[in-house]
Amino acid sequence: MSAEKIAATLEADIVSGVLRPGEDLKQGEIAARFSVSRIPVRDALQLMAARGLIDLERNRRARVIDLSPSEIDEVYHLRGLLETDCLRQAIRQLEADDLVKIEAALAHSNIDAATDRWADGDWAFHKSLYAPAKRPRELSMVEDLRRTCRIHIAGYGVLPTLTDKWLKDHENLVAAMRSRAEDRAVDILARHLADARETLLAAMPG
Amino acid sequence: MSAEKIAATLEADIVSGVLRPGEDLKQGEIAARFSVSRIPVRDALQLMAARGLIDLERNRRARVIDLSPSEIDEVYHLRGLLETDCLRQAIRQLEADDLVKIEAALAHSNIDAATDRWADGDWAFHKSLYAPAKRPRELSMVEDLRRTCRIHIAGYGVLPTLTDKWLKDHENLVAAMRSRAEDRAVDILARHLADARETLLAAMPG
DNA sequence: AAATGTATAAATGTATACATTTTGGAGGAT
DNA sequence: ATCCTCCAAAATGTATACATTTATACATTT
Repeated sequence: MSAEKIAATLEADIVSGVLRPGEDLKQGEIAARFSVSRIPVRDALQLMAARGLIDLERNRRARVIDLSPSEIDEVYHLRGLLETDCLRQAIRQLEADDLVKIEAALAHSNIDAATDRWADGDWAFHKSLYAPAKRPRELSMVEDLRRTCRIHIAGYGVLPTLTDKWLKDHENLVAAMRSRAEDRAVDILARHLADARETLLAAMPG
Repeated sequence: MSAEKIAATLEADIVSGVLRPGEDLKQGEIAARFSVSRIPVRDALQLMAARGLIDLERNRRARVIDLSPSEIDEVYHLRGLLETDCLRQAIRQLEADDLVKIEAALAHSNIDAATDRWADGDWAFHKSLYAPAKRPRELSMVEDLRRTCRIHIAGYGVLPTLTDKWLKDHENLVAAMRSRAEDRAVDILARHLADARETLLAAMPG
């Protein structure tokens, strides 16, 4: 088992909430779990730190990230900035087959919505919205920020109570894109993000 | 010599242009240079990859990042988005002693401008502009993006020909901040970045 | 000459053993 | 009780040795 696979497995545990924010990760325990020495485990932890999943400090145990409400706030601000920019650029460069892919992602995410994979479907949908912008680096930064939120959502057991509203938001987003209504689309997305931010912050302690 | 120090030394080599974009980094050679085994070198390389200094692929040699013009373009776009946002937020929350620090950074950067540390002074100045926004994560993202540009600027031997204009831009930025002229400040910064983008792209090959 | 295949050298990945640092708790002082 | 100090146990950091993969040079073919 290589570092990448160890990192991928641990990432799945973190984004699913099995490992919660602030929880310790001991090299020895992980090494035993995957039946390897601590060397590939160390590599895996560094990979995870690079993706923003854990905090690493020399000589200290690795810990699942655990952001304060004000840090979460900054993350949502950054998401607003980057995601609305991606959306604008996407609309400006939108082509026919992009809409086909978006419709497909929407349908798929509606199916996932009721399952425990709703977050995957949600991201796949939003990614399909932003893809026409052709901004790989920006998209990857958005993915990192979303993952950060998702870790806390899963860790604090946030229930997606507003599912129906969010699904309707998605429909409206697609409609706005189809008619190239840039400002309207951005407005829907901004509210969508504000809702998500509120829901998460309400579930957080401090 | 620990992983952090090795990484810091190699980072200095990269941002100064001693190690240029696309250049190989072999674990064995680095280990010999710092008289350590390859284990801490591997850690150092992972740290550098996390900061975006090098590309790492399993079983392959590490390489200094080497972006295409279109990737550089995206980086400058992101810088524009994030840096102008930091600037706006900074102006809205600006307090008296912030301006004192900004003036100090400006004076210091004017001294550095003629030396080989001009990039350090430039970043210290811009950081002092953005600091009042109190957005640590956003600031750190800006720092990463700037470092990416700097690596290519150093590697392609870009000469700061427009030094005088840039120093004047800095003066004008401070003036705009002092009078809380948000839009004017953002406009100056946007042009400042556009100039830097042009200068770098002109020096790049493909 | 260009392209393909192959062998050997060289580089990276991992396990084990040991050094160094942190951690968590026992015991005593305030 | 609460806060120290100190020590043993446990965790992390590093060196060495070996396994695995990649890369370079060279021969072969088209």
